[in-house]
Amino acid sequence: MKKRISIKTIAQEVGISNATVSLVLNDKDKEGRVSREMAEKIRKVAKDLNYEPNHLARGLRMGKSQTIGLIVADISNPFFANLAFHIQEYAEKFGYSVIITNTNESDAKLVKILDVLIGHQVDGLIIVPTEHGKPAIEELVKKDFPLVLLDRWYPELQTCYVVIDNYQASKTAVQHLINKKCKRIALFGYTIDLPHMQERKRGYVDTVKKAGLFDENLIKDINYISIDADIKTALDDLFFNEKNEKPDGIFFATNSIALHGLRYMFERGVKVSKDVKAICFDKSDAFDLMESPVPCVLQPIPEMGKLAVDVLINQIVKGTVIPSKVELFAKLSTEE
Amino acid sequence: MKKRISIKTIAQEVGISNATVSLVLNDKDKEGRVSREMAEKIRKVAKDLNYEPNHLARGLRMGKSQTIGLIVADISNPFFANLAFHIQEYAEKFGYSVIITNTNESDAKLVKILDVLIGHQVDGLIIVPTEHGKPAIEELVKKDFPLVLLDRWYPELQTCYVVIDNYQASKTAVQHLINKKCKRIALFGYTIDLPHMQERKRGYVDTVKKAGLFDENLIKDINYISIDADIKTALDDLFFNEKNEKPDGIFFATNSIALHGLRYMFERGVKVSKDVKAICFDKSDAFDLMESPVPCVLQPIPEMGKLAVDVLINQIVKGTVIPSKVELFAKLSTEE
DNA sequence: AAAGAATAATTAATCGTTTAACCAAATATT
DNA sequence: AATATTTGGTTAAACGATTAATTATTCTTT
Repeated sequence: MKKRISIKTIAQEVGISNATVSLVLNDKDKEGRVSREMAEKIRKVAKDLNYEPNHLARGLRMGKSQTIGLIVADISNPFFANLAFHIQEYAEKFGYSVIITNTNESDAKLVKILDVLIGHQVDGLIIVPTEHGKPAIEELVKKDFPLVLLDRWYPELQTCYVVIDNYQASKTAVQHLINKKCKRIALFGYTIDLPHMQERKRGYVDTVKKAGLFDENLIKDINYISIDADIKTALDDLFFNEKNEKPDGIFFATNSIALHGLRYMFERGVKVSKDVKAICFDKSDAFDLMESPVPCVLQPIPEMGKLAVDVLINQIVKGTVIPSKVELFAKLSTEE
Repeated sequence: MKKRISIKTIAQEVGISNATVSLVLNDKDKEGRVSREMAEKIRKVAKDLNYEPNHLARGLRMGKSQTIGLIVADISNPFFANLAFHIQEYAEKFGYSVIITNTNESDAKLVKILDVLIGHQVDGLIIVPTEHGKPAIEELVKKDFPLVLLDRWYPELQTCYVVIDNYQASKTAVQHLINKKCKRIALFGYTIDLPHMQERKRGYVDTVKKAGLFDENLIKDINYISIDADIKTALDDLFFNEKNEKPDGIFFATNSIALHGLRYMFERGVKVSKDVKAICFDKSDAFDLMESPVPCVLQPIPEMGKLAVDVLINQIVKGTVIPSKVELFAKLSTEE
């Protein structure tokens, strides 16, 4: 493989010093540092040789890499994939590249990824944290490392967050079912011990209680490790256990739970919308194609991504971190 | 922000030279280069200080970054998101990080991304090429830059490819509809002028011709720029134009076309499976939840990703490129 | 006892870029 | 004419890690 073109190559070609080439290529040739003709000559040669600056060398020298690390729970999940898409598009506008990584909800993997990304000298991190990732992230926070947590947060950790108002969103969703005359509304949520999920549950509980419809048996916890089995068990209990009165509404607290749940209900012949109304978090392509579309809570994904980038870059350039929690609002797909 | 820990920090802490620290941390302390106690001491301090090697410095010195660049058409498309997922997981096993980027099918963006990634000193590239990206990629190929094209290919460019047998897959899909007694099978494909799409079309044409079912009016070309409008026009023409005999089968050559198409058909009350049978490329969550599931061509996504990584890393470590086209086989979701 | 080998460390150059500090010549100012 | 300023560059150090070459000990071997 041919050697890459460096500043030195250009300097030799033109018969001049490295420094001058660097000045020109960084547009620091104004203020009478380099003559017009020389600057033009250098630019021409650089273009002819198809010169691309060595990011590693520049990053090393400058102490920053113009790269940000993005850590999501699973890139193959459309919610995170969309988030990643918008983050990348937007970060690029500011000259930042994005390295996207997955934790698969594993705390151990988060720690490892953190090391790898720090090693890559990323200038900052956008993190969708894992359930017990707090210690690792807290260490970075202590060092004032630029980062912003996205989608989820740790209650007692003072840092930057971009999240949505899960409580409100959840209330709106459940209220929607109540408005549709549902009397027995089930909740399907993850067991994950992070406040975004707790907030969704709290929104559910408060809303059904207020309507006098609370029934503990209607709350089903799903472990994402055994998602398929847990959902089947829960649905079987709700719909095919003679002892129980069937629900007439289900609130799925995440998209993945909804998809698995709907699939199983379909398999078992439970008709969504007819037998039981459903609503869930986050849109899926699937919902448009069902016999009757499932309404959902729409998170403002592009805005979340952009805001995360804004908050992060602000930290990076200012060199200082002012902890803040930015909360956006979700809305129902049926609204407006 | 606190300064990052470097080898020098450790060296000073232990009261020793940089070189020794480096040797130990790279496990080159065997063969009597460093004493046992010293090595242990260094390792301990490194761990205590939570040292992470500076990737930039190492990459600069070593002339390689242990990073590979992945260029896909759209990370928010589940097909590519899954591919990205598997590529990342697998590359990690070999100690490579992956930078994921999007072209959004734009040739200009491909050129730009290529520059950015080369600047990042990626050791190699996995590329889902754009329609007219050949010149840019050809230049890299001429320089023997390690790369592998994925999913799509350029007929006259000799380099490394990992693709599926689109012709065969397409034939299988269309044959499935024929087996289901379809007599008027429509094709919905993209106008993109790349052989993977041409092969899918050829598979369709050959198969319907062989069955004596060919009718040019059933071939619909969709431009991804105006995908929504084009699909509506095409479907309107097929189903609501009095002059035409309606189709009883549709082969969607991509997932995105299928989703848009199915949605519009749903909207217009065309019953899939009852009025018209459908089959398409790549699985979507949506298909499981429809009144009657849509069968699809399943590409071996994990294998494609792994193979691409294998082929690429092989080039990188061998330092030489042997052009090759690896073809995998897709199968129907209804098979086996 | 002298030479050779093994052990255990250090020195210094290098990767490509940036940039503060410096220098020389031409031009302007007093 | 002497001095100051502008113009147009160059030098050399630095970023952090790697590694070939070197040095200084200690231990074997004859």
